[in-house]
Amino acid sequence: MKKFITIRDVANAAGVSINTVSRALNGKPDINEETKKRVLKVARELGYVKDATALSLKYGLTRVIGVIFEDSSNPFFSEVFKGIEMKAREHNFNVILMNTEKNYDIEEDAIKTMISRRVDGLIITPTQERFEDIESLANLNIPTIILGVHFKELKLPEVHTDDVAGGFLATDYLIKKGRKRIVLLNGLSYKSVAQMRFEGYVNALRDNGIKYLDELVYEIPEGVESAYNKTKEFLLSGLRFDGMFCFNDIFAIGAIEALKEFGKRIPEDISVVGYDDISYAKYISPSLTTVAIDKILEGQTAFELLLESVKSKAKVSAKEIVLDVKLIERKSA
Amino acid sequence: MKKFITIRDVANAAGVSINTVSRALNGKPDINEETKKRVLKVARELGYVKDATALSLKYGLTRVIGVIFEDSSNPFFSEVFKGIEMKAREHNFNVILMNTEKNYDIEEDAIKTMISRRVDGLIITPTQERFEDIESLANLNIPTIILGVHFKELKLPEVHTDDVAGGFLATDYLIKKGRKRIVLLNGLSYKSVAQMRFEGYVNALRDNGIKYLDELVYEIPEGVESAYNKTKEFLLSGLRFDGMFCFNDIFAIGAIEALKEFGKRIPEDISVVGYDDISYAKYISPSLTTVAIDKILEGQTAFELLLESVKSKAKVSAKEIVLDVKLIERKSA
DNA sequence: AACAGTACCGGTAACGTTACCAATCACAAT
DNA sequence: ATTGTGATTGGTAACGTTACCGGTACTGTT
Repeated sequence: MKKFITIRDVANAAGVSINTVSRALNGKPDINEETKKRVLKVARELGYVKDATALSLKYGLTRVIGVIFEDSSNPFFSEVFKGIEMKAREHNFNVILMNTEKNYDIEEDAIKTMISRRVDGLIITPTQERFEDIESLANLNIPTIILGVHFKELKLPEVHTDDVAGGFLATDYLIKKGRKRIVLLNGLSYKSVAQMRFEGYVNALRDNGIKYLDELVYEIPEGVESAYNKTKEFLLSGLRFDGMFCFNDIFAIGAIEALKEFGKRIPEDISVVGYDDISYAKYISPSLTTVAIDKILEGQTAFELLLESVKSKAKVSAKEIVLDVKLIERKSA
Repeated sequence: MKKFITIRDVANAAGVSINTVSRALNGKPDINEETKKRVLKVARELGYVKDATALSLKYGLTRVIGVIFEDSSNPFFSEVFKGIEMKAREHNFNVILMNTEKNYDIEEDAIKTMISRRVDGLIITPTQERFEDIESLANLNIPTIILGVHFKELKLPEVHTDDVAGGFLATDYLIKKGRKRIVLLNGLSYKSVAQMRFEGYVNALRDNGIKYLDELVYEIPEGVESAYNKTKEFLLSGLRFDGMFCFNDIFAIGAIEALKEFGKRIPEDISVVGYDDISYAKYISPSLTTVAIDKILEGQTAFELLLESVKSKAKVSAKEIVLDVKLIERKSA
């Protein structure tokens, strides 16, 4: 097992002290130009690569941030991550990514791990059971960004999209297309998000003078099957509706599946609007009209806000960044 | 900026030496049971969390592995990553994930970064330009697993799926469904993978006594549009074909899009088989018949093989693990 | 009473790096 | 000749942790 080349090896090979090597390596003054060149040449020849673990210990800064998601393979999170990693790389940070599988205990462990790793900051989409674990981060003054969800209770910076506007946009669009009885197939896992989209839905109805009906609003668990089954239930029960606003594109896919199975024409009989604009939204049939959020931008924004906190070292302010959403018109509505 | 609690703080608070604290923390012998309890209590009260950076430096082991992908938001990679992270977590490892954006220079930088971070191992899907960067890892004896692609030249362990079998399976299935003129819409980016699927395609034709025709085989760049355009081209040129074997599901989606636009019935007029079984494969219309690879298993396998190398510390053998593939029958063929 | 054995605990070095201080040397200014 | 100055270099401590070694006090054996 070969060992890594250390600054000491370079020093020996170049016949200077480790200090001189350090000076050469870091472009510091107080070093002869010739010596510097010679040292750098030796370092290159020996294949010296700085040991980041030593630097982390010395400076108490790791240049690593942690990202904790419930499931990084979910297309929403995987795109957000891409944005985070992109910006992190640009600023010479690395990213440790962990999944919680929506389990609070795993989340707690993950946060402990991140603390142990001495990450310079953390981006997290918390499960919504309890917040002790997150608060422990604040106590340690580890800059933390809450991503995607809304928690005014947690006095921490948040980056998310304008879900009220998104809910309004989708519903208003359906109404403008002549729909009057619009089912809201809402999510429950992210309560805050679901609530805000619901708010947008209600606002749009009100602004258009349409009566709100409890019988058209449903909260269902995650997954395509869930939406598929619920929609089937609507159709079997004879529920009258001519539009559907789905919490996300996954739901929309499930709903469309069920509608087609019952011979409903989309959008003629029933219009469907999704949410997220996942990359496959345009390839399903009919292509999905949906509320788009710029997931990569969301990731980038989160990193940049985090970096700000990391640099300022001050107690992070509970700043909130709300990103715009827009409606993508396709064929399903 | 509050600092972290160190072993020294605990020692002071408990009125013992740092050695005793260390012994208590690590369940080492040579410590009084009472003292141990007291120390652990103090440590808990103070919120002590071990500093992983110090351990990394001390032991020369970081319990971090690196993962380098071209694009972690690609559904294939994001699922593989999930498998890697799952297993890593189980073994108390963390994962740093970096994207190369298919750029060799970025890949080279990423590998340098991983070396600098002193990762205990690396899982990588190399771009296929050059291999100097990867060889530098081997020189440093950083255990490295090549994932997804085939490089006998690189004497490194590989984990990938049986692409020859996959190509055979898809083509054979189409033939069994009565198809005689089967277009192969092959990829080029992963040359080795594309070649093996091509081999499977040829084998299936031969075994079924169908003549191979050059005019039915195409290599196209990545992306839905790419497949969409190529298929349109076929249809406009009057190329005769009754089946399509697509390099991946993305291609299949593009192809189906074009076929539908030209009023072709799928699978009656033209049968289409994809590859990968991405999670949306079953929701497109018609649902996609495709060759499935267990991406999570692939990630898990890669981690386990890597862990083996990390533990053995021996020069890693060029072991190759080939995972099975299977055909998922749906409606498109 | 002398000694060995054992249980427990603390001092120190080391991992690789850089910051700080001290040292050396050449040369110019007095 | 002495002193000061600037350029260059090296020694050492420190970051947090554990391994190794040495020390102390108590017990039991003869």
